[in-house]
Amino acid sequence: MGKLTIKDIAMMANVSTATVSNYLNGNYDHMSLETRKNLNQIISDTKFRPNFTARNLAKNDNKTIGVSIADITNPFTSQVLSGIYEQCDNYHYRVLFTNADNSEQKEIDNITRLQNEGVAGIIVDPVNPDSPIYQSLSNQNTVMVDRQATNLIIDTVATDNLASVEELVDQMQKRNYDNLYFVTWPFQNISTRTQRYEGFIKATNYSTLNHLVAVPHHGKELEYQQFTANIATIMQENTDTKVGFFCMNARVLLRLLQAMQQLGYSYPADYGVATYEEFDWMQVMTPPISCIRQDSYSIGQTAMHILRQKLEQKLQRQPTLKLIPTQQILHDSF
Amino acid sequence: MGKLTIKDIAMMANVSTATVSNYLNGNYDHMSLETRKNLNQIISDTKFRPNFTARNLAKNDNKTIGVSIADITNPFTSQVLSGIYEQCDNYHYRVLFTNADNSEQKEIDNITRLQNEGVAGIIVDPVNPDSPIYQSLSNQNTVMVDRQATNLIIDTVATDNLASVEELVDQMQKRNYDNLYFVTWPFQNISTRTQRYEGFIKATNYSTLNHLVAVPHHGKELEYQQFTANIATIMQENTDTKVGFFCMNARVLLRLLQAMQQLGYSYPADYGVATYEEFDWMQVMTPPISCIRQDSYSIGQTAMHILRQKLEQKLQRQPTLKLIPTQQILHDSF
DNA sequence: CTGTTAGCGCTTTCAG
DNA sequence: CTGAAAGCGCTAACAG
Repeated sequence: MGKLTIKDIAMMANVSTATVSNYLNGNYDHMSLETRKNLNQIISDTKFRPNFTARNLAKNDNKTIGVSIADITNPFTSQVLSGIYEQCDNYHYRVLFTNADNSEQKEIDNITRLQNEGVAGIIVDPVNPDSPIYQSLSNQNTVMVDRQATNLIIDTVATDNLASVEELVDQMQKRNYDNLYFVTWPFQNISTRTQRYEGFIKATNYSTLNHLVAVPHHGKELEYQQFTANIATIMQENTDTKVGFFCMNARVLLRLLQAMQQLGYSYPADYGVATYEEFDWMQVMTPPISCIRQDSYSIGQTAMHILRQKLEQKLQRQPTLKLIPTQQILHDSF
Repeated sequence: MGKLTIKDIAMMANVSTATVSNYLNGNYDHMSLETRKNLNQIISDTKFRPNFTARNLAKNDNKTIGVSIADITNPFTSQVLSGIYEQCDNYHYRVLFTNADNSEQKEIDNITRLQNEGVAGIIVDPVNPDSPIYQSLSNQNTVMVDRQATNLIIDTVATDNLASVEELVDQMQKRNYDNLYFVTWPFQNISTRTQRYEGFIKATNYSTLNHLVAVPHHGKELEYQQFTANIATIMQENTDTKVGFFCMNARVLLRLLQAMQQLGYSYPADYGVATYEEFDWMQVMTPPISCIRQDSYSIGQTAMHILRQKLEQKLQRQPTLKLIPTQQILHDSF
C-alpha cells in the first residue's frame, strides 16, 4: 500500500496540492480541462484514495452517528437497525455500531465510547432506559428507541404498546370470554411490559392481579414446571367457563403453547389465545394465531429522521414521545 | 458545545499543549503530580473531550473495521454481527456498519464507501459472493462470511453445510425411508443452497433430479399453489411407501408444513421431516422438529479473529475456507 | 519535569 | 486558471 498523498499526486501532475484537492472535491471550474483529464488519469492509475481522517479534520465535517443496541440478536431490534441504517444512508451519515448484549455495564461503556469518539449524534435502544448514563446525553443529539424512560429526558420513539393491546383484547372481549389472562415475563419495571399490561387492564377493567400469569424468563426447569402447574390450575378452575390468554410476546406465547400441549389442551377449543409480536411460524399453526404486528422498521426510520432534524436545524425542543402504530392480524385462535 | 481545544486547556493550566497531550495519553511520568491534578480538575470541570479525528490523524491510528451485511433482518445474520462485534470490542476496533438489504448494487456501493472511508479491514456477508467488486478487495484486509465465492479469493468462514446435511440425512436413512426429498428455494448458484443439496446427494446417492422439490422464494400466490400441487403428487405417489423431506431452511420448512396441513397430511405419521436451521418455534411443534443448529455467533467471532491476525501480523496467506461445525438436534419428526 | 515545534493529509482563502 | 500558505486539533521528537 504505497502511502500516496495528495502531494505525490500533485507532483506527478505538475500542479499544486490545491488543484488536486479541488479536483477531488469536484470543483472543476478552477482548472483547465486538460489538467482535469490528466488528474483523472493519474488518480485512477495510482488508485489513489484521499485520507478520510485528514479530510474530516480539515473540513470539520462529522457525519457519523453512533448506535447503541441492547441486543442485536433480537429480531425486533435488527428491524429497527435496518430502518436506522436506511435513513442514515439517505442522509449520508455513516453508522458506528455497538451492541450491549443486554448488559447494563456494556451499554454504559458503549455510550461513553461513542461520546469520546465524537459522533454527531446517538441513537440508543437501551437495556435500561433509566440508567444514569442518559443524563450525560443531551436531547439535542440523541434519540431513544423502543423502551422509554420513566421520566422522559430524551426524545424517544416506540411502539404504541398500550393502545394496540387494548384494541386486540377488546376483540377478545367481543367473543364473550368469562376470564382473560395476561401472560408475561416478570415486569421488572420495563416499560414495554407494563404498558402492554395497562392496555390489557384498560380493556378488561380487572381490578386485581388475579389475571396476571408470570412466565420465568431465564429460568430453571423447575420454574417452568411451576408455570405449567399454574396453567393447569387455571384451566381446572375454568372447566365450564370460556377462558382466553393474551401473551406479552412471542417467547411467552411459545411457553404457554408448550405448557398447554403438555397438559393436553388445544386452542381454540379449550382456550383462546392471542399475542403481541408476529413471526412467520404463527401462520402455520392450526389455526394461525392472532397477533399484533409492530412496525419496527418504521421505528428505526423515524428515530433517525428526528435525530437528523435536531442535528441540522439545531432547534431546542422538549423531549417528546413518538408512538408508532401497530397492525392487528386476526385469525381464529380465539 | 464550547469548542474547546487542547490549547485552551493548556492556557488554563499554564502549561504547554504537549503536557496536556501527555496527560490525555496517560504519560504521567513527564509531569509533576501537581500539574497532573490540576489538569485533571480542569478537564473534568470543562468536560473537555479531545477531538477524535485530529487524534487519529496525528497518530495515523486506524482501528476501525467496516462491516457489509447482506440483510441484517435475517436472524442468522444478526447473530453473526453479534459475534463480530464482540471480538471487535475485545480487540479495540470500532465497527462501521452497512446493510445491503439484499441488493447487489447497494452492496457494491457500501463496500466502495467503506474503502473510501479508509477502514483498516472489511468483513462482508455478501449478497453475491461472486460480484466483481470483491476483486477490488485485498485478501490482506478482508474476510467473507456465510456465502462463499465459487473461486475463493478471500478468506471466508462459513457453516459446514455439506457435512451437516449429510449427517442428518444419514440419520433419516437409518429409519428406512423409501423416498427422501430435498425441498429448497431455487439454487441460483448460491453456495449455501447447492452445498446443502450436495450433502443430501452424498447421503442418499440419488442420481437424478427427481428428488428435488423447488419452493418459490418471493413468488405469487399461484406459484405456491403449484408447489402445493407438487407435494400432493408426491404424497399420492408414495401412499404405500415411507416418505421423508429435508428442508433447506426454516422458511422452506414453513411452506412445506403449510402445504401439508392444507392437504391434510401430518408428520410423523404421513411423512418424515427435518430441516436446516433452528428456531424457537420448532420446539413447540408436535412433535418438535429435528434440525441442524448453526453456530452463527462463532462464525462472526472467527471472522474477526482471522481479520485481526491478518491486520496485525501482516503475513500473506492463501485464501482459506474455514468451516464451522454444526450441531444435530434430534426429535421425533422423522 | 516542561515547552517548542514540526508534522499527520487535506481544505481553503487569497494572491498572482 | 493555478499556487502558496495558513490552518484543522493533536502527537511526538527534541531541547532545555
